[in-house]
Amino acid sequence: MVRTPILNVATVRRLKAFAWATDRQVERLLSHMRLEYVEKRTVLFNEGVPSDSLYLLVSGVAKLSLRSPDDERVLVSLVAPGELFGITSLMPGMQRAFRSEAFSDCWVGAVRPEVFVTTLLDCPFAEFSAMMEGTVGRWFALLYRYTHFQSSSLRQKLALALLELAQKFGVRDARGTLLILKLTHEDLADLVGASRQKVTEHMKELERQQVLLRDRRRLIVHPDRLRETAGLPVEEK
Amino acid sequence: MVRTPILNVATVRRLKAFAWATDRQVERLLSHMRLEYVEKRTVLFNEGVPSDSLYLLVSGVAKLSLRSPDDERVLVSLVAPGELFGITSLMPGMQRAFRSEAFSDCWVGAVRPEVFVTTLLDCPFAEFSAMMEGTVGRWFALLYRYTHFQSSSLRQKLALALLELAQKFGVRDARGTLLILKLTHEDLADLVGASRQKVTEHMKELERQQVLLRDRRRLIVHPDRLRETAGLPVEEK
DNA sequence: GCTTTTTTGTCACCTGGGTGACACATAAAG
DNA sequence: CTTTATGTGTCACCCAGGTGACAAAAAAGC
Repeated sequence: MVRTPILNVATVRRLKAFAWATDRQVERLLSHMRLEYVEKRTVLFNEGVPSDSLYLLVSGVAKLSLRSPDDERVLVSLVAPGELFGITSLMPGMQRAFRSEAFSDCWVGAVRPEVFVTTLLDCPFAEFSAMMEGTVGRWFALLYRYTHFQSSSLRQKLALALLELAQKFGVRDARGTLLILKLTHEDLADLVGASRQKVTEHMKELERQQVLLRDRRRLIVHPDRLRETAGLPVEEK
Repeated sequence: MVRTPILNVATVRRLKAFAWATDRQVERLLSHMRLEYVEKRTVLFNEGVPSDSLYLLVSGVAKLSLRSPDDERVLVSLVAPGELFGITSLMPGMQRAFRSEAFSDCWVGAVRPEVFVTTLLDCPFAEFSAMMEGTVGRWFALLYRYTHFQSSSLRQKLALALLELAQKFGVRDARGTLLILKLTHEDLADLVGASRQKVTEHMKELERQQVLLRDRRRLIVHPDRLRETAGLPVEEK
């Protein structure tokens, strides 16, 4: 009883994601869209694979999830009909951040991101996607951290937060990566949503384990070891 | 000893956010940028105010934070020199999601988002921003939920998650907002990062408090009461 | 309808991390 | 070089929420 759904211009224009587009644009977009029926529980894409398609959920419910260090699944979001997903494909050279699978039987439309952008915005994809990276890339990085926080212990959250700080504020140093910031334990506590006291305890412990060291009030971290204590696959993202 | 920093084309082009832009574009952008010196601890903008400027952090460190229900500050992110922030201004009619303040003394450049987009991408701002909303708007919504999770009790997280679901999957009903989804307590648990058992307990409790009710396996929620138990200011976003 | 599987409801028990309190160290300010 | 303020280190104690276990209730299969 599986029939191809009627996906015409009028239908698509009703979706708020496309309300502002012209009929011509929508028409062109549809002609480049590959419709696919996805049965419940089927995985559409996995974390880590190259992100080269943008998806439109036509009907059904899709699910975005994430595997945590201790191998539990974090349900990041449920996708409603009419929504676009697989958005990392709009940024250059990205990998999928989440696994996407059908939460119920779904009809899904796939387009190449270049087609999507050039059709709806007529500006070069490379420029658009560089712009996305420079602007909403921050949101994505935050989302990455927060979704990974979800199932982590305080120690892991700290490691994750310090890693992010190292990427932003770190400079190479003989002893590791030096953070050019004066951060108090209270700042760190606010960042990971913990109490100052526990942060102090864990920071001491991390020092003892040589994951980081302090030179007066400056932190010097060892990214690889941080990555390890955060429970991330070594050398990714 | 506060001097206007030299902000020339060559400098800006070194920032990765603009590496791909042409000299002409950068030049034009700079001519529309308002430079401002912001002293440590000064608030640049607050949550809830209209989002009408895009900022470039020229030097120093800025801080994005959030006030939680129980009036604690969640430190969402630290902004490094060269980064753009205040990105909600790229989506139509948005309010600021976070408070931004100077973590150290800063030089900040402000541009109108329309100028930013039309200079770097030459496509109409309205279309660009509608597109952002339809694509990365999802990321933003997720970020909103996760940042608010940070300092919430399980009960509040549940309320927040159910609110989001109501917005996506809800249809008005005589008794409230009906979620057109069959969700198990386990799904909810994965969504808020809790154990199934505790979710069961809290859901029962929420039923008792008339915040929601169940019709077989369908949920009917009362958004206003959810908002209240989530600790959100009633009627916002 | 009856059987099997999946959810729900509720225990008793354990633990990571919050809280308050206070001494000590370090930095700013005078 | 003092004084004052701001961070750090470490307690003892408490609580929200995790875990395992199991019975009752709903759904799904047949």
